[in-house]
Amino acid sequence: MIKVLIADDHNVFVEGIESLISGSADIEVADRCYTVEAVEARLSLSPVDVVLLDVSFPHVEDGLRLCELITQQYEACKVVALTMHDDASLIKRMVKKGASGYLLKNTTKVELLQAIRSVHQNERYFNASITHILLNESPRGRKTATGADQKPNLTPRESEVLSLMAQGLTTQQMATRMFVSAKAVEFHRSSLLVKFRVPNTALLIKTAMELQLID
Amino acid sequence: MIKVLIADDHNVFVEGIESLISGSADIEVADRCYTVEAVEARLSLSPVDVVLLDVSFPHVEDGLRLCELITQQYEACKVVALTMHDDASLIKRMVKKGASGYLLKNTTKVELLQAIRSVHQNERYFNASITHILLNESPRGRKTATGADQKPNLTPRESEVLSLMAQGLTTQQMATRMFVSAKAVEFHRSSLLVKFRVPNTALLIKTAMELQLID
DNA sequence: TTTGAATTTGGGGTTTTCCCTAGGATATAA
DNA sequence: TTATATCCTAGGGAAAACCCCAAATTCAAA
Repeated sequence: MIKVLIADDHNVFVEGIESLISGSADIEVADRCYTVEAVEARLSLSPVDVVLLDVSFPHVEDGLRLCELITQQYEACKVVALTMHDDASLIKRMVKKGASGYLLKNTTKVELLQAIRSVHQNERYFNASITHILLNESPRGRKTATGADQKPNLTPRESEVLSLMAQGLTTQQMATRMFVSAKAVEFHRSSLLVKFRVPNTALLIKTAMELQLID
Repeated sequence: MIKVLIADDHNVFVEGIESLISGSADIEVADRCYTVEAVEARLSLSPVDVVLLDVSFPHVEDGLRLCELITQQYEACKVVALTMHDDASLIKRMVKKGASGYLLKNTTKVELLQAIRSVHQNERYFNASITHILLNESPRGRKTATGADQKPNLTPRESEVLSLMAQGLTTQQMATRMFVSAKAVEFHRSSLLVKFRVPNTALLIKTAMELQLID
């Protein structure tokens, strides 16, 4: 019997998933959790095989953090991300955080059960539409809607500046933290703009996020 | 017996709603429709009392149009909007289009049934969190791990500026495209910084992307 | 050794961003 | 009508970002 934990703060969803699973002979709903804290508490009590995790739990960042926590602390426990968002970068981020499967919430019963069984056997599962989304964005050389290119090779300093920029620091603040002059920082940011082929900070941050270079 | 039509393109939701309703003695699910066309076809056959309408069907504009169509052509048929979005302006737009009730998808069974019964009796129904939103009060002022806050309600101009910023346009370029002065554009960007509680463009873009407000 | 990439610092300039203030339009409520 | 609020529109000024230039240092590779 595959024990499944449903982690979703949307009651209707929890009911729906439970309904879809209820007919199955080899899968059972071990528990339902409506908060991140509840999930952590539940997992510390006894193991489950698969967690069906809503990415927005309640916010995207929470879902990502929880996914990372589960896959790191409970290796045997697989995570299937379940969400409304068909955003390619979000899917990639979830997978990066350890999710074994990713389903949209308009998934079918067959697909849901198949996904649970697959990840339980250490396989990965993405439904057709997800695959389509990933294929539409990632092929080599192909341009996305915003023209996001391949990841440029960044120097250590450039990565550092990019990371600090993503935290909202100004040039002066970065210079102080890095123990260099503001001019040095400016040079690195300028290099980033060139390497990413963007005209300003706004597009730099957006592009870097799409390329998973910023969390 | 109150006949309910579920209009949602997300299978899990439909299942969940049906499951929540199934225990009720005075409410039954007359049909489920996964597309706008299916809803129109179904309503033209025989009347239902209440339509549980997902606003994103599949897009917000579709939901709004369908809501207007239903309430105009089938006066006896009430519409309860059901959505993930707790966006105040969206709620107002739905109500303007004739929706009698508005529920978030994290609603409870009790609330869902109560909403159906209320609108069937020509009353309106909004749950507590919706009321809070309409009163412009933040229902919960908590912060996520990354400090990402709730989606602020943006004015049309603010949304426009945010979108153009995400495309890498400068203030001057935005001003030209929007037929206003650069100073007007600057004000809207400034408003965005305040609403998102960020100090500069870099964090604004990052936060907006995390909140799925930028593609 | 030479070459090259990365890092650092500086000067000087333009453009953009950001913060303050405030008038005018519009819609709703008292 | 008079408030009251929200949005849009700007101006001035200060700060930051952005772009050109040039030059010294380090460190690894050719």
